[in-house]
Amino acid sequence: MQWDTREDCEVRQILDRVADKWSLLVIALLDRRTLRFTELKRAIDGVSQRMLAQTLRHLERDGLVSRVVHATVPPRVDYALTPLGVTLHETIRTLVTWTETHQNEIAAARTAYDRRIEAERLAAEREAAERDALAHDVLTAGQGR
Amino acid sequence: MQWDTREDCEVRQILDRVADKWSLLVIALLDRRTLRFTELKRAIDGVSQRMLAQTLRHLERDGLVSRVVHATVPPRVDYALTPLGVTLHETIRTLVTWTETHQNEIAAARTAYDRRIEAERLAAEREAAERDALAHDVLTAGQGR
DNA sequence: CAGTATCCTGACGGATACTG
DNA sequence: CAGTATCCGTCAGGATACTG
Repeated sequence: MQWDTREDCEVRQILDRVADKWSLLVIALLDRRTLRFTELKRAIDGVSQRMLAQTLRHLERDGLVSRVVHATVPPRVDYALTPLGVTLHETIRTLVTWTETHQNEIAAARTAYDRRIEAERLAAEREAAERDALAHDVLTAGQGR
Repeated sequence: MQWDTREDCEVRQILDRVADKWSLLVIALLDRRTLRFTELKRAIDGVSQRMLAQTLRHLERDGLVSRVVHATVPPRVDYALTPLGVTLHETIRTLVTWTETHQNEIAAARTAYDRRIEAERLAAEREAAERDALAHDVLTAGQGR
């Protein structure tokens, strides 16, 4: 795969949008259905009102999500995937499926890595202690004279 | 698609890693080949030494990228996708392909959106100006008495 | 070459308050 | 309900210097 890697190129900018934490979740949740602002907010644990609004604005701007305002009281705004958004949803879904499929492997890799690093840290510590002990011996011997 | 949306669940954490700006680019670049640190740094426009190192450390920890140190002078470190990383690369590639395929549609959507917003802004401005003019008329009439 | 360590700034994003 | 506006803290991440 060879593509334009310049920071200001189209692909990079779109990738940054897609790679966005909340965008990914919003698109994944709007799977063939319409959700209201509050429903999305409740569904996505940890998102603030501000960030959700901003994310939805961006997705709307990119033509991935449609925003329909109903002139009722109380107001009601429905969000849904556009046809373009649906095509992106397909590839997002494979990504989510991938994480579900491989989460155990990743968890195992993390544990193994952390253990290895910890072992290396201990080894380095032990080595340093030995060097110190040696230096101390030399010092003591010097004082003995 | 219905999954655990809690912020601290495995899938969310892995998704956050995958959704990371630099991770995505590194995985995409390590397509069936081995790259050295500096090669990656040169290939990814805009990444700092620090962020690249951090990203590679994370990917290594997750078992997606292998890191091989050659005991030569000058030192040489090769990064490559692990078998697990290759499987992720497949789905990342579809994502990149998607952005390439649809970048024109998105660019068009953005332009259209910006034009619409600008038009709405101008309309609101005009309306405000009219209200002001009306208020001024009332004021003038009042002073006339 | 391939990093780590340190410092420092800006923007991301949370909390709160207010509006249509 | 569905936002926008404002304030403000933190922490991601850039710049720089140093090391094996």
